[in-house]
Amino acid sequence: MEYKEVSETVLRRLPAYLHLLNSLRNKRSHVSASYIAAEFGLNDVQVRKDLAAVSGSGRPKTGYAVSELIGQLEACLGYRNKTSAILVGAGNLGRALLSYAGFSDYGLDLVAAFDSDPALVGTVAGGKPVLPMEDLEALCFEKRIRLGIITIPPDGAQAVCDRLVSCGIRAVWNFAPTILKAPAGVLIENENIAASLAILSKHLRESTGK
Amino acid sequence: MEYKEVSETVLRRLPAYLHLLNSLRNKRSHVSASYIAAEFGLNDVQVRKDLAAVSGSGRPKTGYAVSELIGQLEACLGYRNKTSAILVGAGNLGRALLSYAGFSDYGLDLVAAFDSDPALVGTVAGGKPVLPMEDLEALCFEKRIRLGIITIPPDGAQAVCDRLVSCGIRAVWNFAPTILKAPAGVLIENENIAASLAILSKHLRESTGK
DNA sequence: TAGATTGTTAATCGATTAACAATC
DNA sequence: TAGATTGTTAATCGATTAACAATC
Repeated sequence: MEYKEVSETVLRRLPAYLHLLNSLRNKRSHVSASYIAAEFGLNDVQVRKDLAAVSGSGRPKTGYAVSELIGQLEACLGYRNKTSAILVGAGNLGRALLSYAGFSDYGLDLVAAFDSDPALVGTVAGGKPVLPMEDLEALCFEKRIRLGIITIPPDGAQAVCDRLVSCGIRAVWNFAPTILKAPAGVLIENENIAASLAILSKHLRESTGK
Repeated sequence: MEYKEVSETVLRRLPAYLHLLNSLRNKRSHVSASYIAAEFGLNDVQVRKDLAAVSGSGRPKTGYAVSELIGQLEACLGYRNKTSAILVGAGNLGRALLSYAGFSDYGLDLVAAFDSDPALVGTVAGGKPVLPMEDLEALCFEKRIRLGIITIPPDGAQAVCDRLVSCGIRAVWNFAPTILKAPAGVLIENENIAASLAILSKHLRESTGK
């Protein structure tokens, strides 16, 4: 199936819609854009446009069929095809991600973690092995890994990123608080903790007056 | 000092500038907007406008004084005044955040964690005590906590959020993959893992052809 | 048919970028 | 003075919202 080009802005809203629809699955067979919009405090035309980019299956008067829409959202978000990924850095955050069962719902399959700390190598987290850094290249090539997750402290992050790129990685999910550089064609998605904190802090200062 | 209204879009870029400036601190005394822009692949006028909202201390020909700009960014981002926060959910992710030393650089002071699991209560993570849920209200009121961090599985998240709000919390940093509802005036900042994954997944599908 | 709801076209709004004037 | 760089004003672009037409 072909999709209209879905902008990044729209794409970021879709998972929330999907989440809501899944919670509605057993309660109603159809849902209107206005209902979804009200649920998230969004404009209803916006929701209709977002859904049109993915589905085009809404019917006047009845709205959208919940189960059909779920399928279309899942397909568009790529939750249907498994993506294999590896993770570098098996500290607390890394192990939290390894243990997170929800990833498989998103089509993500974390196959292994790597760490330079000999004390961690050989352990298991969330059922995934923690391997020595030396094995990184071999595993990435063997399993044709395209996604790498970085959960190490900021200092070594760029070196790890470079190494991942040389292993054929096409996208990096970066949890280290640094800006990483990568060649064109390799996507760096930063989980930007500092930016979130800035928003929170501003709200607190404005709402409490201090 | 008064600031021009800083939009959320701008605010999200400022931490990255600050990070770069800190790395430059010992290397150069001044820096130009074009340099910063090139470093992040941004437009240089955009950087100048962002900085103007915070500083207004740039000088033609010389650029911005690095140390002065660092101070102004820190002030604007609220890294100067300590914000006390509590965390609910001392699992892997919660402990990762508790152990993260970098928060103090952002003016964040995690005072304690709470968990309903008796096995975790009484333990210590990152030097912070894990307390029983019963103590939540008392501590929040006593220390006038305004920020709560939620790192529990999605099912219980709304109930915890409601409880935090009733304790006087004004902002919630939500790591649970659910949409939380809160009264007007209480900010919910979602660390949106599913949205990030959607972006990554789309890039991978488009860049590898499958 | 009347009403609810989708989808489209046009208007608005905000953010980005380009052109240029100001200044050290 | 000439050149580098800031800051401002105007143009462009994309996202949101409003108005309305289409349809079940």
